[in-house]
Amino acid sequence: MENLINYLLQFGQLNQQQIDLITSKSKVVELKRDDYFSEAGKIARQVAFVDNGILRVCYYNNKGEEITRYFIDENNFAVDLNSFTYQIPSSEYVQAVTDCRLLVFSADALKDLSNTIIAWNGIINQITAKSLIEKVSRISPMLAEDAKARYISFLDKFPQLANRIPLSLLASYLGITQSSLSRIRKNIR
Amino acid sequence: MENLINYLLQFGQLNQQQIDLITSKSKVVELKRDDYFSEAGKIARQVAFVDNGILRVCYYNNKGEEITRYFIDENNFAVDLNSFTYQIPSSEYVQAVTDCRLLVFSADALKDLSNTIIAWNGIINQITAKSLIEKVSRISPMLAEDAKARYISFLDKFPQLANRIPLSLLASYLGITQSSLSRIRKNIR
DNA sequence: TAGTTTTTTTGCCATTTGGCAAATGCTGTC
DNA sequence: GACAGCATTTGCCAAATGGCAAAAAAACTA
Repeated sequence: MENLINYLLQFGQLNQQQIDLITSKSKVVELKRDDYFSEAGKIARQVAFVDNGILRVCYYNNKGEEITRYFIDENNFAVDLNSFTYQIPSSEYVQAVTDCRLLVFSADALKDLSNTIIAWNGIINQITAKSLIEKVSRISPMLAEDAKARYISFLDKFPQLANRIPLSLLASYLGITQSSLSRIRKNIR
Repeated sequence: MENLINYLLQFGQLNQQQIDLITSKSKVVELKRDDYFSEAGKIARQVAFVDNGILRVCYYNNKGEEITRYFIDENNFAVDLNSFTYQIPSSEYVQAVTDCRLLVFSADALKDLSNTIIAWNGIINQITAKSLIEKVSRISPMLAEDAKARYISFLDKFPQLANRIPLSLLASYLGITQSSLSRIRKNIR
């Protein structure tokens, strides 16, 4: 809970009463590795803050291959914004890469917070923009890099993640096969 | 101007008086091909709505190669959000790919609109989120595709853009060399 | 139109990555 | 420790892409 509050406080002021309200509206959810937080085809009705563990967002392309779009680690929110905002079926899965501890907010809870806490919408909009900007600026340079450079950049930005994520998932995130990633690893050592 | 108003009306209601105010706060800027709207190293102080033409956002990677991050065509806003929001130097260039007609808002103008038009912030936040989500969902699948598939997807989504954009820029957007793109084109014909 | 410049296509060969299957390594269970 | 099940590495070869330079095509200018 502390993690979440500290995270929120980066984006705006909250008094103790507001913090308590936020706390009371959240629900702790524990996921085992490979469990799904949300699934493609269903409408996203919850938002999760990752207190502990790693999630990934993935989907199946038209060849039936499973593609990892990105990872979400500690102190980040997970939600399919398109699905949640417009209440349309999601096109992606959110799945636990490791055992996870999530703080989950329902749409109703968020609405309550929005109606009660003056600064709430501002905070949420900032977080939304920031996390989307991060996604863009993380993915975008990858296109211009070859596989080795992408892997090195990943190691560089998320040194602590590489060993917590199975090679097959990391490969699908980097857009290469797991054999290739294995060779790249060997090559780097 | 009509384009802009219609675009804004998608995201919220505006009365005639508000529309006039918005109009009065915007400034028409004409760019010639290759002109810059904003430059890396400088702080973004303006937001542009592309009324006509195509912009691109680009930067130089550590090998000195010029990389096109994305294109912005008619009826979309262009701004380096990070730079504009936090008033920090931009890391990218915004450049005209074709001659362009832009509607430009200064930070002050936007502040005035925000203070005067109740719905303004809500509209802007929606536009921000939507355009970022679009960027992510456009770029993200590209990583999992090979060059040919990326080009075909591009043609598919922006059939009218491909012939207006020089091959070298399109190649740098797709993350391949221009020779490769040229070969892929031949291969498809 | 001829000449000039820019853009796009090609050829040739090196390097990277993929596809597939087998081998190896690792982890947990009995 | 032996086994089963999963994850990772490796070998082999094919396909995709890059690098570089020259040729061809297209766009622009005088």
